[in-house]
Amino acid sequence: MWHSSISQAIPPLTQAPANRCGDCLVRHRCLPPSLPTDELHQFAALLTHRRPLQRGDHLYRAGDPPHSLFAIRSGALKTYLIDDDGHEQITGFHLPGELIGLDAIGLDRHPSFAAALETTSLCQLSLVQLETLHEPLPNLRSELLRIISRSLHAEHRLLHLNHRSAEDRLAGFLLDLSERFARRGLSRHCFVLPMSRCDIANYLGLTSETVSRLLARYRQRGWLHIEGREVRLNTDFDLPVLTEHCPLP
Amino acid sequence: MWHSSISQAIPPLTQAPANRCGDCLVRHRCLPPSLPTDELHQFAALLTHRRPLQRGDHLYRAGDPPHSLFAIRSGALKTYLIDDDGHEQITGFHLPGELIGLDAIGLDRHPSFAAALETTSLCQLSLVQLETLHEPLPNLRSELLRIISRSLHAEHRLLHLNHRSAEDRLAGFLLDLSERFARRGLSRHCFVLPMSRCDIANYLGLTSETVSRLLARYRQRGWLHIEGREVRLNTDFDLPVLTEHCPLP
DNA sequence: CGAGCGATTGATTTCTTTCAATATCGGTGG
DNA sequence: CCACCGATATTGAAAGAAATCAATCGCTCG
Repeated sequence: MWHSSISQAIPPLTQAPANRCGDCLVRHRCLPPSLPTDELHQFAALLTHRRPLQRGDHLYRAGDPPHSLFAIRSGALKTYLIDDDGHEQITGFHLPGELIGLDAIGLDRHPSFAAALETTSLCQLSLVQLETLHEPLPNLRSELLRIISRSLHAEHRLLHLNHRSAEDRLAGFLLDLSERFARRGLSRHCFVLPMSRCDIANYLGLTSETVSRLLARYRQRGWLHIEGREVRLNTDFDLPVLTEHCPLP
Repeated sequence: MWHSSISQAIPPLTQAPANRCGDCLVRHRCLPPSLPTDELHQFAALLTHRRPLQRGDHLYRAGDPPHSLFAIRSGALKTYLIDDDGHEQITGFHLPGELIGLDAIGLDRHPSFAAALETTSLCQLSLVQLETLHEPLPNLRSELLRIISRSLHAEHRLLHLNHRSAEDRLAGFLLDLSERFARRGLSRHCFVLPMSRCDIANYLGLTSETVSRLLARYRQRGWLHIEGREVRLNTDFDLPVLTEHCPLP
């Protein structure tokens, strides 16, 4: 369990004038893509940055008062819940260009935890400022609604995956990751898993032993190479399994 | 499979001047509760009603252009996806006071299906009018974001349930229903399931045989009485299992 | 009345977990 | 530099849970 550093310990927020959205590597997958240029500048001026999170650092914890939305510039995070008997349940893995903290909108306490899986840098948008932005930036509101609505649908698709066999679930998981890397301009076939086998297992509702065994099975079938966290999917892998699942939105 | 009547066949939309939000039985659980009175009237004036759906009627289908949000006045609906191999996956059951169509916001096609489980009457709010309402009714926007954000969190909790044993999942499902009925002023202990065993099984990722067997097991343990769709939960049922799961938000 | 769907129950099979042992990697300190 | 440690990963054998296959019952609707 990670408790090396809590979010309160990283307060040096700084305006980072060089880091505008315009030169962000993942701007096309983030909040601003549909904003016209003038609105974009207005929007970007209100973003703040913080010192990057290190592996295991928490961005927020359940119970914290939510103050901001976060967009991931680089790195990866996991979000999770802890239930009454203390069991941790991972609810999602988050890659560059994705928004974090949506589930806390309108609440006075964060319902979930968010922890960095590797060194992670973020953009931060204060929820208060977001309110003031709705008026001058009408497109932003629509975009936000669109993104959160899309997340809702993504959850539904996930739910769907969960009702399949372990083999299908893990394959679907890898293909989903692959797709998300591809959309960010990275390789669809070769990537490095940001999370441990245990995290994968937890997320998919399996045991880490089962995950190991299934990966071995895929390997035997020649579907992929995997060594530690480095994955190379063969083209064989894409087609037969992808068609079994819902296409991505 | 139900195809008795498609939504295009029910176009007689009517302003129903008698049916304002003020006298709606589920107004406290719907969109308006946080609106001040004057905004509420303005809001309610824009709602339209349609002839109630009959069991099996579709409110919308995947691929339809989304034009409205719907609030359930009475009855019950299920929403579901159909994947590439034609398998239906239920993503949710929806009770009076809940909003339907949130996952289509910002999309040009509905990503899911919605079908009535019993006779169901609805309020309808055009998405176009929703856009125009953001300006004069700022509280409405916040409320909508809040609701959709809450749905997102509810999905996460559900995900969590899915990683438990079949026994826990079904128990959690019944308790969730019980809780939702209670919040609407109905009995927490006695209610009628609006859906079939197959629907429950589909939703929970089980088989209907397993659902039957588990219900029989609960019955043997004296946790509940169930005959057909009529359920009576004993107080024994609430406590031991509820504490195993996340509290509702 | 008969057909068909939904529900229940039983027997068997399949899949996943659990328990247990071993292997590997990265880092730490002697 | 190397031995050791803990955390992470892999692999095997046995136990357990849920699915599948199959049969029956009751109900509704044509």
